Amino acid sequence: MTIKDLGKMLNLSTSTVSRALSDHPDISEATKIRVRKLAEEFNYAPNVHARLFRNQNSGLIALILPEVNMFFTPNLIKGINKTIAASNYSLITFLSNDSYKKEKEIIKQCLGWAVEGVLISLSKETHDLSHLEALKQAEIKCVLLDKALDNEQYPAVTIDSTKASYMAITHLIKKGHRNILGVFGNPNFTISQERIKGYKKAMEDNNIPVLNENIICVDKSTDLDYILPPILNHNKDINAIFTMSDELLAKSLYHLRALGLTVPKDISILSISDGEFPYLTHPQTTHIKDSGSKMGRSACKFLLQYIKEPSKKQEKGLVVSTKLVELGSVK
Amino acid sequence: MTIKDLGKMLNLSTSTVSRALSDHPDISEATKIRVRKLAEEFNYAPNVHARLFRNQNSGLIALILPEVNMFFTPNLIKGINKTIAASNYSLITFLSNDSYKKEKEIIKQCLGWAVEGVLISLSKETHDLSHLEALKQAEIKCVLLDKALDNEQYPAVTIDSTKASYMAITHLIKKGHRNILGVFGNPNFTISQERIKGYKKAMEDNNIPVLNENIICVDKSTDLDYILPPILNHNKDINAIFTMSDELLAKSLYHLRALGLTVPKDISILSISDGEFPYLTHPQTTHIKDSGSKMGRSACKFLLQYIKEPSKKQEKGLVVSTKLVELGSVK
DNA sequence: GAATTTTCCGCAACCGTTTGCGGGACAGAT
DNA sequence: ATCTGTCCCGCAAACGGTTGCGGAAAATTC
Repeated sequence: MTIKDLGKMLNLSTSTVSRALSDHPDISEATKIRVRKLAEEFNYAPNVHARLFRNQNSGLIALILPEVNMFFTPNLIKGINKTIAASNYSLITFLSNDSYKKEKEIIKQCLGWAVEGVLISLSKETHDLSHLEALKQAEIKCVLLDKALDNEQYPAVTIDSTKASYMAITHLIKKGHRNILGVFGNPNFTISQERIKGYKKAMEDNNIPVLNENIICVDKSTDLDYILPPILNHNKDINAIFTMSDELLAKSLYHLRALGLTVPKDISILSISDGEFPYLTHPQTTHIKDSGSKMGRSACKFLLQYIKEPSKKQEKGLVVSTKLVELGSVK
Repeated sequence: MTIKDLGKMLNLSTSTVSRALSDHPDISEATKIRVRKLAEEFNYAPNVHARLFRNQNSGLIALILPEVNMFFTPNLIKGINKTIAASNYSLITFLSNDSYKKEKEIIKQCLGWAVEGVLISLSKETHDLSHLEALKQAEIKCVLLDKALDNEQYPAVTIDSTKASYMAITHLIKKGHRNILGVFGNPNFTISQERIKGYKKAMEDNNIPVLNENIICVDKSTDLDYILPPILNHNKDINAIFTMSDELLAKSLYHLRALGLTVPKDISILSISDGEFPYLTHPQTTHIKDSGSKMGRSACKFLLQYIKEPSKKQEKGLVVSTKLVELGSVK
């Protein structure tokens, strides 16, 4: 059932039918009623792709994720979906599998789909943003999620990592801890660097010397399996651990228990977290809440706004706030 | 960048370019190479809407989820995306937020998008499948995920829940446990009922009386906060716990620790699980692996196959196998 | 060298919808 | 009776990619 079919039955041209259905003032009320009635009767639904093809817009927002783990991603997806659902866009999702090559291909697909906006969390392999150039040329708005990769070109929605870890360490220091082990991700990522910076600054501001051996960086959380136990066995002075993510927290807690250390009696622990996992641990883990769902919502709202009116002031992106949630893992 | 643009640059007609890109035998190798090179250089991506419009299909698969939690869903999404990426479909994702009304609206949206297939995990509120009728009428293939809601109309991809819990309980019994507390979800869901059935059957097959007080059902995992502690305090005979999901496992472990019970010394625990969380616990939790990613892959492959050739034998769906993974939580 | 086949490419129509433009019919003003 | 304006509606082009068909040039056959 197409517009043409309707027109034939009513002895009307396709243009008239089209205009009648979209309530165009050029069409008489009588005609509109006739058309609507027949359309209803035959359950006419416009061909989406014909319309999108003609109008050159898709009503689609693309979400590109490097992976989907059990920590940050679920809430991020939730937040984004919530905002999308309240708009009249739909969400089309891609996984880059942490591959730069795949990411590039996905960008191409986005162009093909004529998406109107892109939310992208960069893959681990991605160190420059040249592959996003194609989006820019097509005037497709693109917002970076979480990982920003110092750049001036694309707005990013992030958390203030430096501040978050500064808050974390400061809290531990206030509670009397001075020998704090910092557990971070791949030191090549901006996100790790910033969190290390916050760690160091908090220590320095409190006149505590920063020991490099108390800062450990791992690429995969499983690396902790052979890194963490020896450190904890060897360095008995450590009385608090700071982990920069839920994943590292989970692994660290595992090893603490394996070593027979009780939280918070023997050792305190504090993490930057999405705010779900800490409630599943015993004792529940004090953390700096870095909400994925909040970031998802913010980023998505930001993008939609950015699409509607691309203003200069928005080109820098925004920073999602974090806060300390005191539970039971710090003595 | 369109086919026309490419043609102009190479002094070729659009038809030749089109055929060259799709490796048509009519086109000489030399021309194909020229075209492909230029297409690569200018980052040409075919306009999906134009192609789909012409071909009268959408290239879209819809994924409808009731929620996205940190356990099952991430891997499910991963598995589905993997299969989708290997096909030439794209994935459009919706969240029903466990609302029947929202689910119904989403179905309508799917019709609007002219999706070619739907993967749906039903919301908690959904007790009949009448809202899927519209899909059937439009000949859009629909596959149920995980929750099946006894029905003959739509194929479902599930795990054999009864068998999984039968395996679990049998393992515990073999290890010498007889007082096994079963922790289940909402008893109105088929999935819970089947798992309870497996529990009971295993007990009966081993001539152990089934005590109703040893079977607890909770709607939300937080309900365990007030249900589990009194039971464990009151009923000291319980020496093993079976939980039917990761979420229930996590909550149960929390309370075990809060009560000062050590796994597996004081009590054993075994769960049906996605296979990630058990490795984050200490000791690592013995579980029946019910892989979300495997189910995602299977379901998606099934759907794509079903779309390609809708045969009779496929109308019943399929059952994903599970297996016992022995770790350290059972004495 | 003529006839036939093969190779390679272009022409043009088509998919369904939207929209600028033009025009016929009709009413009211001059 | 002519002119101006309004109200409705149809014509036709355009969006980008695909494909049946036809045909020129080159290669092959007899």
